[in-house]
Amino acid sequence: MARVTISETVPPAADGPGAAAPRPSRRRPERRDPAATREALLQAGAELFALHGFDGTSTDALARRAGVNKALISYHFGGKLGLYRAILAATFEPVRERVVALRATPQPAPEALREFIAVFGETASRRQPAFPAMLVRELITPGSPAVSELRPYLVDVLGTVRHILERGVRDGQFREVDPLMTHLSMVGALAFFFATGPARARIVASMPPALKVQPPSADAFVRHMQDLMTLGLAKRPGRS
Amino acid sequence: MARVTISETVPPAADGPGAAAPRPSRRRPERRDPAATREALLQAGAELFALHGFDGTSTDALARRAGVNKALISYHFGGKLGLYRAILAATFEPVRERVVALRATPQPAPEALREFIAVFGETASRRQPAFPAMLVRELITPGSPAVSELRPYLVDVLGTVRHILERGVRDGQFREVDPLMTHLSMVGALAFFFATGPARARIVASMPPALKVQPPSADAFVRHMQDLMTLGLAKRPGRS
DNA sequence: GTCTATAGGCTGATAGAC
DNA sequence: GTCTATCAGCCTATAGAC
Repeated sequence: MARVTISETVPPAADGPGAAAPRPSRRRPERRDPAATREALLQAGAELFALHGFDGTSTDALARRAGVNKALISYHFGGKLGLYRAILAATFEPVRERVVALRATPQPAPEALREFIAVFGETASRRQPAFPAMLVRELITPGSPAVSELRPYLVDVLGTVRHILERGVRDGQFREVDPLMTHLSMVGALAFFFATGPARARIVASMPPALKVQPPSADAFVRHMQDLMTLGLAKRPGRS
Repeated sequence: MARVTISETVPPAADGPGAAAPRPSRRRPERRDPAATREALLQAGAELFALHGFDGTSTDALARRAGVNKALISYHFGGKLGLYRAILAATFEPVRERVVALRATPQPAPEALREFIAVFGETASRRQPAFPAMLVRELITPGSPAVSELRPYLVDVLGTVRHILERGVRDGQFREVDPLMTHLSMVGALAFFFATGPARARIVASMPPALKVQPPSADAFVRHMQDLMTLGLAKRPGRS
C-alpha cells in the first residue's frame, strides 16, 4: 500500500458546500490527457462520495459525472474502492498540512485556536468541500474499509489542537479542560456544520417564501465558533 | 467469501463489524407473536442502519440479525424503505417529546440549556442509541428519501433551543448570540460525539496497550458540553 | 488509454405453499 | 403470519477490440 501520489497540480474547482455543482463540461469522449481523466474521476468522486457515501455511489454515476468511461475507474485506480482511497488521501493530506503548520505559530493560544477554526472553515468551504462529509461518514461507519488509513491524519490534527490547548492552560489563558473532549466538541461542531450545509440549503429552498430564513454563511459560523470556544475556554479572572 | 453450505437452522455466527450484540434468542422458526417480529426488525434495523446506513444494509442482513425471515420485511413494513421510515419515526419521536417538554421548565435559561444537553446525552447513550448516527446520516445525504419527513422533528428541537436561548438573552444571562448557529454548534458537537462513539472505541481498541487512552464517557462529555456552552454564552459582567 | 460488451454476483421484492 | 423458491434488475469488474 504505497503512499498515493496524486497529481495535486490541478486545483479542484472551488465550488461551495451548497453545491448546485456546475457540471464540469466534459461531454466529449475525444482523446485527452490521461492525467485529466484521473483528475476528473477524483473530482467527481469527491462530490458524489461526500454526498451519497461509498455504497450510495455507483461506478456508473462516477463515470457519468466525470464524463469518462466506466472501465477507466478500474484502469486508473484498480476499482471503485481504489478511487475512494485515493480521494480520501487527496482530501485529508492538504488539511493535515495546513493544520500541522499551526503548531509553529508564535501567537498566544487563544489566537492560535481562532486560527485553527479559520483554517478548518476555509478548507471546508473553499479548498476541500468534500472534506467534512467524508470525515463524518468515515467516523460514523466503524467497519469502513478505509477508516484505519485515516488514523494518521486524525492523530496529527488532534495533536495540534492538544498542543494549542495545553499551551493555553500553561500560559493561564485557558481554564483546565480535557483536550480530547474539547477537540471533539470543536471539530464535531465544525464538521457537522459544513457536512450538513447542502441539506440545510435544500431545506431552506423548500420552505414557503414567507418563512424563509437565510442559513448562516461559512464565515459567520467560523466567527461564531471562534467566539464560543475562546469564551468557553477562557480562564475567568476570579478563579484560580 | 466461499459460500459454505451450512444448514440454515444454525444461528448465524456472530457477524457484523460493530456487533457484540446480545443476539435475541430467536432460534426457532416456530410460531410466535407477530408483534415480536415487528419489534425484532425495528431493533435490528436501528442498529444496522445506524452503523452502515441505508445503502450499506441489505435486507438479508436485517433479517438475519432479527432472526426473522427476509420476506417478513415486505409483509410487515412494505419493504426495506418502509422499515427504515418506521425506524426513523420510532427513533425521533421520543426525542422530540422529551425535548419539547423542556419548554415548560421554570428554570433559568442556563439551567434549561444544561438540561437540554443532559436530555440529548441520555437519549443518545441509553434510550435511543441509533438516534445520533441516523440524524447525522440523514442530514449529510441531501437526497435521502426520508430527509423531508425529518423536518417536523428538527423544527421542534430547534424551536425549543431557540426558545431557551432567547429567554436567556432577554433575562440578561446570555450574550446576544445567533440562535440558529448556537443550536447547530451545540447539537452538532453532541451528535458528532455520540455518532462516532463506536468508531472511537474501535480505534482505541486497536492501539498498542502502551499508548492506550480511555475515550471520554458519555456523562463526562455531557458535563463538558454543559460547561462549554454556558460559559461560552454567558454575558460577561463588564460588558453591556 | 479508451471503449464496448458481457460476465457473474448480489439485491430487494414477491408468488404461492403451508 | 411465516417460509421457500425464484425472478428481474443493477452492480462492479474485466476481456478484448481499437
